[in-house]
Amino acid sequence: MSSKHSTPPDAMMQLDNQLCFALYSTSLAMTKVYKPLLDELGLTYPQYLAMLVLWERDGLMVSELGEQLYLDSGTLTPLLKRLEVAGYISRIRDVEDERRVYITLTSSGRKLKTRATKVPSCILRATQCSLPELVALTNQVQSLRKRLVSSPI
Amino acid sequence: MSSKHSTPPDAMMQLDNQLCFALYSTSLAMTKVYKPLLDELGLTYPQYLAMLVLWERDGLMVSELGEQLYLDSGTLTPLLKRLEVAGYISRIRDVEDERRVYITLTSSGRKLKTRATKVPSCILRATQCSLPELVALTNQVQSLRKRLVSSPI
DNA sequence: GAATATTAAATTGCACACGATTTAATAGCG
DNA sequence: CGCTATTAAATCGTGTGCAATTTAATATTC
Repeated sequence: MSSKHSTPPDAMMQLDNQLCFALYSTSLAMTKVYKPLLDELGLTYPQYLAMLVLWERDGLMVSELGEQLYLDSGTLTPLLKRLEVAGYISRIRDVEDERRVYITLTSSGRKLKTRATKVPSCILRATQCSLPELVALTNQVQSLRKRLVSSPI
Repeated sequence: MSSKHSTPPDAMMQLDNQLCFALYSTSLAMTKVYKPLLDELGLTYPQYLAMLVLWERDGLMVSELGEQLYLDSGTLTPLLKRLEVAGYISRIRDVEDERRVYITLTSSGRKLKTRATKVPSCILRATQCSLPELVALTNQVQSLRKRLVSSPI
């Protein structure tokens, strides 16, 4: 069963399973580090991601937000409704094309950006990453994502 | 506001946010690649992780499983109940100490391991990672997780 | 040895993710 | 024009994650 490969299947199994699990568990660990910081802002991590996108470019459609975050309307619609209830965004249906819903920041949502500026530095400290390590790791993981989303499986 | 730093805060904000988001979105992308493969086995990705641990060492307590997976009983209890309903594991309360629940594979659960052997190679192909890249990336991400879980934030 | 503390799972409530379907609106086409 | 196809969100159902609480059992301590 293993005569065809130089590495035994169990070891093979370990290797990429380890990568996938490392990504999975590290992503969850990251969310936990964010938690106390984002609690102060009244945001969850996915909500924070949405706000980051909107702070960069306001007035996106739900689907445009989804493209940037790799999330679909099934995830975003309830998330955005909660951000609306929190008073950070408005969901406005386009009068030109009533299928579209534009997401715009409220003044409260814009103000939140300044309160959120200290978040990244806290996270950076928690990662204890050097700048080169940070850059390299980010590029590698992004490159992996690119290959995965275009995977023909 | 930015005079104190060599890098402007917005750029700072980008960098580690990018790492965190890369981990988050890549982990989700990975799960999507696993989906069709695991569907054939009747497993979700977290369930598959639990089975991987049990295939390595059977008869763990819920809390021991949780330590290896970085998950708590709030997540594992319902997940394990579903694996039990699927017929892959048994949940047996320890007679010595009735607070403990031991998780053991059924024969069906053990048999599943052979059907699961092809999963890692499919994933490996989807990642299009070279072996050195795979090893390096895994080590870096694991190292980051180690720093995060021991973060004093 | 009875009261207290600790431990292990289970439970509860909330917020994602996402496949699949539905609803509603616009586009396209004969 | 009317019919069909496509598009954009919303909805629905299932399965996580996780903080917080509860339940039950075992340890500990006076």
